[in-house]
Parts: sequence; structure tokens; C-alpha cells
Amino acid sequence: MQRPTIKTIAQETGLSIATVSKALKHSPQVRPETRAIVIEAAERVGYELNMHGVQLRTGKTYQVAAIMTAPGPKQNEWEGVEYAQLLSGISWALEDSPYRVSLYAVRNFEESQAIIKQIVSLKKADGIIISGTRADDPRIRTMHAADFPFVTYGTSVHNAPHAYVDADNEQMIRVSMARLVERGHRRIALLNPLSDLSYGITRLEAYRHALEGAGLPFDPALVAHGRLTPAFGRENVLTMSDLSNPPTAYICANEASALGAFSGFHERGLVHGRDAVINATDDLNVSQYFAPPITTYYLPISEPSSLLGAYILRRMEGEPPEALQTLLMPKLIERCDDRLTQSR
Amino acid sequence: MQRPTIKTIAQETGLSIATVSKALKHSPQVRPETRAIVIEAAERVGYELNMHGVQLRTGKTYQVAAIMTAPGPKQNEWEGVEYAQLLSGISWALEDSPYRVSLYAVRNFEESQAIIKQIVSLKKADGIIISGTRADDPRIRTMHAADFPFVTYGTSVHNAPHAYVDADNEQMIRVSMARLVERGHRRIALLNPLSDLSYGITRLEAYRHALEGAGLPFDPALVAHGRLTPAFGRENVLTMSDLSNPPTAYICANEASALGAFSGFHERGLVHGRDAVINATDDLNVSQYFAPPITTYYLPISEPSSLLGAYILRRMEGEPPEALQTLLMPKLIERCDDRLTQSR
DNA sequence: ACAACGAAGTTAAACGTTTTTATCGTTCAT
DNA sequence: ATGAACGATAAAAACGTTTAACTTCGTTGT
Repeated sequence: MQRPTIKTIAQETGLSIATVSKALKHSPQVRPETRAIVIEAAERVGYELNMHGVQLRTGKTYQVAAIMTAPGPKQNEWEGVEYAQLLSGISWALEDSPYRVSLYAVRNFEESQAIIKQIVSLKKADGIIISGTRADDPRIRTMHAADFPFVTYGTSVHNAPHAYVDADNEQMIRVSMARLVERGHRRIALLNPLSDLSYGITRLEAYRHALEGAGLPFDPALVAHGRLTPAFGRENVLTMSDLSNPPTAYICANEASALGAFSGFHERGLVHGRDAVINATDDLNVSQYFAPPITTYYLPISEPSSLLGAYILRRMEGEPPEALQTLLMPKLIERCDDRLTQSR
Repeated sequence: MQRPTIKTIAQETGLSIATVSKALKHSPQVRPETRAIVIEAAERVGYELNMHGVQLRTGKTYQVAAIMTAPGPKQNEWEGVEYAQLLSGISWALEDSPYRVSLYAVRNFEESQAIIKQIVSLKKADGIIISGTRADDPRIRTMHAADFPFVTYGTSVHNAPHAYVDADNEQMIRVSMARLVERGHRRIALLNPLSDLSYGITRLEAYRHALEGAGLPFDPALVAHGRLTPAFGRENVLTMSDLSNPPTAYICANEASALGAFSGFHERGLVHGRDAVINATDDLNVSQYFAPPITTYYLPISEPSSLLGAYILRRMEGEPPEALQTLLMPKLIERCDDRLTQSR
């Protein structure tokens, strides 16, 4: 038994395939009674739209390309990015639409650039979602120039506005710094992502601005940029704690680096809360299981991810990007007082 | 300027589209010289195969469905599963093929069952990759009955053989237990995944078998089943350490639960290496940053994932499943002696 | 009374491929 | 010399859908 097509329904009802097609997509050209007959027949024979026919005819792919930058097999250190949750959030947002998530795993920035050019020029998808945006991101320019619908996870500083979702890094650092300063910290370290990433820049600027506001000097030795692995957190604690005037607080950009920072504490014999404290931005809600639990800014990844899905749908429907820009403020979770128990 | 098709090449070369099509796919029906002309023209005009035409004509989708069970937005606790790396590994394995990974995020087992039925009956993909297999898995039966190509990440005990990749849980537990017993442990706790999961059963059986071999009694109070979150690890340490005869070693099925176990140690004032030790199975290579680092069995997720990709390709080409079954033995990484420093 | 119109369908073409079948020279055995 | 067999290419149909263009017929306005 073959899979039924609109032709089957046409024979079944005595109508033409054109009418059937129109009826199924609620064209005003077909009378309600006729439509009812078609719908009934469609259900009776178990009709399901064949996307391949549609795709060929219309040129639409009904695919949303999710570009995922994951380090290659040789370099698989944990970076605490719950890409999986990000992807499933997007996938769920598209659930009731005909669109599917098509995965493009790339190893680095250059590869993502190449892939995006290919998707755009060969129209392998109707929309693109990327993350890890840079301040001036050539991929965004590519997509923009081709007038291709896209949404970014992360901001950029292009003059042309585009749809994006991101955590409110500026506010997060501002609040975080104010809170630490208020608790007596004068030497605050910033463990930041790679310096070309847009959110790294945002965080750094907010950090400097906060220092300025508090009348504290900016010390480059207290700022580090790198891939946010546990190793990164550890190394930097080892280095910075050796300074003549070591930091009393570490702001980690994710919980992988925070975990590494703890490892550094352990190595140096530092006690959290006595010698220094660690604050982090937490995607996984895992810092509550650190020993001791630390203060974090927590943004359940389901929020940005479902927004990304919703926004790409709306972009593909032609909605202007200006309306599709959101900064989400992570929730402050104070698990620790973060005042040092004895001054140094 | 329109995108070139085989028709463009036909006009360009004066050949028929049939010949062009055959030439491009290396049919023996076309002379080498003719083929050369076609290839040259194709490159000159920048021809790229349009998959939609192929899909409609052949009925093949060139999609591999990856079913990813991620807990819903309300329940997003870290389970230490690097799905993202799994997905990218699969994606890279398909890189040089015409196949793409199409993502299907589901919230639970029932949903995955429904999705798979749909994919199979409506032929929305040419192959399926699933994980989280159960001992007797209805999804496997569905795919098997329809003679649909699939590979599982995880074993099952069906009579009909199927393609799978998994960690060698049996051997891992056997070696792990022998090692702990040798180091003087008599009360060993097993923190296991949900009891309906196939690998949970394998681990439990191997555990009981090892106890028997060592002449130790099986105590149900030392075995727990659950979602492998930090909370799970923590709760069980809290409970088990209160036993009149508490365990001196905890075998955790992943590093999320191991992290939680540490949190439990901290809460109870237990010291790792003095009161008890934690061993784990590690996907992320993150346990080296625990304080102190613990002994783990480490399997870089890139290995199983690239195998999954390779196997689904071969299955879709009709290779029998018997040849596509692999158990991978994780590497023992001893970061800790695991002998208690003082007997109790 | 008749042109004009609108509503509701139908016809037919088109999207880009693959594949079956047909065609047309050549070669080879008889 | 005849025709069977073969090799290389062309013609045509098919996959399932959408949509522009057309038909039909009843209604409306003058």
C-alpha cells in the first residue's frame, strides 16, 4: 500500500488535485463545504503532506540550521556549555511548526564562517542560529548581506541591527561588582572568555566601569581571557594567588572555570570565604553542589533557547529584527555571604 | 542569475539531461570523455546537486534522525551527559556523506517512542540513532519490525541483533570492584542510573557477580537507582553514610553524581580518602579538578560518537548489524590511591 | 437583454532529479 | 550482405506539490 498523496484524495473526492491542495492550506478560493469534504477524506486515508514535493516546488527547505561550535575530538575539555539544552530548547520552540533543526557541528570560527556561506548561497536552510558572536562578526555580515534570516545567541556591535538573545552581561557584572565591593573586596579578579567574543568585551567594559565607579584601580594582572575550561580557572587561581597583592574575589564566567578555580584553591591551600571567594555565572545550576556552594548568577538555559527558536520563526516570517532583541538578566543566587571572615 | 541545474549543464554541453545525470554519478553507461566534458562544464558553471529534486525522485531523505532525550525546561538539572559532543561527533562522521543530522529533542521515553514511530512510518529520515536504551526496548522493536536502519548508544537484550555502541560496563564494574576489594574495601556502594536502563542492569549484575566472587554479601541498602544528577549523588551519600555500617567506597555512574557525592561528604564532614572514597565513570574528564581528584574510568565521548555515525552510514548502506557492535573499554585513571588512610 | 463580474473549480506547467525505455550507429558473426 | 548484439546517448515519464492561467456558471448592474 502506497502512502496517500493529494492525488489519492482527489480521486477519493472527485475533485482536482489543485482544489485539494488549496483546501488543505485553507485557501479562500475553496468553499467551506468542499474543504470539509477534503479534510474528511484526508483523515480517512491517513494523508500526510510530503515535504519533498513542497520543498522542490517552493524552494523552501523547512530547516533551521543550528551552528554549533564544539572543539574537535582531541580537545574535548569540558566548557560547561549545555549546548544540548540549547538545542533542545530551540527544537521544542519549532515543534508546532513545519521546521526542523538541522545540526551543523563545526570545529572553529573559520569553519562556521565557511558553513554559513554555503548555507546562505546554496539555500540549505531557511534560517540560521549561531552563537559565540564576536563584536564585529563576519558571519553576521554575510547573512545580513544576503538578507538571510538569522538569530544570534550573543550580541554584536554592528551598525545594522539583528535579532539576538543574550544574558545581560553588563548588568550582571555591574551588580556583581557592586555587591563584592560592598562586602569589602578591593582586589577582584575577572576570569573572562576569549577576548574576541562579544560578551567578553561587554564584561570587561562593565568591569572597568565598575572599578572606576568604586574608585578602584584597574590591574591587568587580575584579568584573564581564555577558553572557559576547568584548567583555565585553575591556572589563573594558581597564578593570581601568587601575586604580592592577590585577589580576594574571583568572578568566573561559567561554572567549569569556577570548578577549576576551586581546584586551584585546594592546591594552594586557600579556603573559600577566608582567603578569597568565587562567584560565577551558572548555566547548569551545579554550583550549589560545590563545597562550599558559591554565589552565582543563574539563567536556566531553557529561557534563551526557546526565545532563539521563537525569534528565528518570526524572522523567517519576515518580522523586522528590531523587535527581536532580548537581554535576559540571570538571577542572583546568594549561597555564601562572600565577606571574608578575617581581614588580611 | 539562477542556480545552475543539470539542465544548464545539458545546454552548455549539448548533451541530454539524462546523460549529464548519469555522468555526474559515474554511471558506466557514459564514456569517460563525455563524463570529462560534463564534469568540466559542471565546475565551470558552479553546479551543486539540488537535494530536493533527488529526495522527491528517490524518496530518500538524506537525514539521520538523532533522538535526544533531554529533560523538559522545568527539570533541567545537570546530568553530566555531553550530548553536544555526542551530536557533533555524529555530525562529523557524516561530514563527507550527503547525510545531515536532524535533531529530534524529546522529553521522555514515551515521546521518543512516538517520534520514532512517526519517523519510521512517514520515512522522515533514512536512519535513526537513539540512546538511553532499555533492556527490552520497544523502540528497537518498532525499528526492527519496519526493517529501518538504526544504531543505539547502549545495549539491549533483544534476541534480534542490532547495531550498537556502548561503554563496556560489565568489564568496567568488574575491574573497578576488584581494585577496590584489593584495597581493603568491604562495603562498596553503587550509584546506578535508572533501573530500567540497560546499562544500569548490566552494571548491577556485574556488581553482584563481583561481590559474589569476593565472598562479600549483597546489601540492597548500598545500591541506588536514579537520574544521575548531583542531587542524586548527594542524597545517597547522606543516607548511606548514616547506616550503622556505612560504605567506604562509592562507585558513581557519572561525574555529576560524583560531584554531588562530594557535596554530601562536605555536609557530613567526611574526608575523601580517610572516611571513604569516590570512584566514577567520567565522560568529561572533569574529575581531575575535584578536590581532591578522584579515580575514574574515562571514555572520551568522541570515540563512541564517531562510531555511531560510521555505523549508521554502514547500516543505511545495507551492512548487516552483527558487524556493527562495539563495546569500548574506558581507560582507568588513578588519581588517588583509594586505600583508606586509617581503618575504622 | 447583455456585458461584466466574481466565486469556485479545473488544467497544465513547473520545480530538479533519476530511471526506464527508445533510438541510432557500429561492430561482428554468419 | 544480412541482421543480431552492443555501446552510447536521447526521450520521456515519474516523484508530490504549488500556482498562474483558464473555464464555467450563476449573479449583478445598467
